[in-house]
Amino acid sequence: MEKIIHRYKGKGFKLTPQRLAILKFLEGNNEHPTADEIYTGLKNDYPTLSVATVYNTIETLRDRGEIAEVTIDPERKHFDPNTTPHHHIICMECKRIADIFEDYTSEIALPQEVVEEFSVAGNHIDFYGVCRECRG
Amino acid sequence: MEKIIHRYKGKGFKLTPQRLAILKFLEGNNEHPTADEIYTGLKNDYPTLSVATVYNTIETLRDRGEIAEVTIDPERKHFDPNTTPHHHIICMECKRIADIFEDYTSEIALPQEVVEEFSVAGNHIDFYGVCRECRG
DNA sequence: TACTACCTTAGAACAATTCTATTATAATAT
DNA sequence: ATATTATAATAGAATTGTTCTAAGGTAGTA
Repeated sequence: MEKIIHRYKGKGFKLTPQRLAILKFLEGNNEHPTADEIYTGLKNDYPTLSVATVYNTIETLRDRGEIAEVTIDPERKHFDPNTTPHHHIICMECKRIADIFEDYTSEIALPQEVVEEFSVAGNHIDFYGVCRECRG
Repeated sequence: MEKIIHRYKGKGFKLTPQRLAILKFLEGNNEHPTADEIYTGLKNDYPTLSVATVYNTIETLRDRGEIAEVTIDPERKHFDPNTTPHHHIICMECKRIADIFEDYTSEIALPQEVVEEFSVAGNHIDFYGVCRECRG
């Protein structure tokens, strides 16, 4: 909490109670919540919190590079407070997303014609599988 | 055209003019069109074609494994008639998507705890970059 | 040629997200 | 402390991408 306040103070970022709540919700959260999950997870404690505020805050944080958008689930966007480059695996049954902290950059050499056509900024691997719980 | 007809005849798949048009539109198309782009690309020739039919046909083809859903663009789904496993790179400016036919599976060994938790079915790499045209 | 299961259609419905206009408030300067 | 101001929060409308619904149409087959 103190850490969060310290991190956002005096950087053209107003620390409102709503933002603080969202930041606290995301801090160390490795569940990759959606906007709606953030909203639902907070609305009991902050009954007047609006979805718009969640989206606004998410957008601000994303634009500042404080959180990452996870696109592995085609149905909705998930968010990840861990901005260290890493990969994801999604359970095709329950849609749970887990992190994979492994850097494969040196292993995945791109063909020359791609390197010539694109200046490559990064990569992200989506793995697809079924988690133990869903296999029974 | 003959090839397409031959491929879908007698497999519980009715070859309607609309479906034939969509199949023809997709055949060999490596532009990764969205549902709307398929619709827009055909509606001059098929003025009564409805968006629903495009979505229905896409869904049927996807379920039959004839086309693949490409999720690299968080804003909309793209479709790829090439179902050979391959990867994609998206230009972060113009959102154009290009194919990368390279198999990195043997290079990307997953950490043991992931392999224990998930039975892994596949992977897909998203590369991010800027294409030559967008760099000027 | 007639049947029937499947398909097409327009439009409504829906879900995720963004926008708008208004009110509120955190940060800052006084 | 207080006033100021730029920024944020809110509800709800709007937008976008996609799916559903109910009615009529048609490809495949018998």
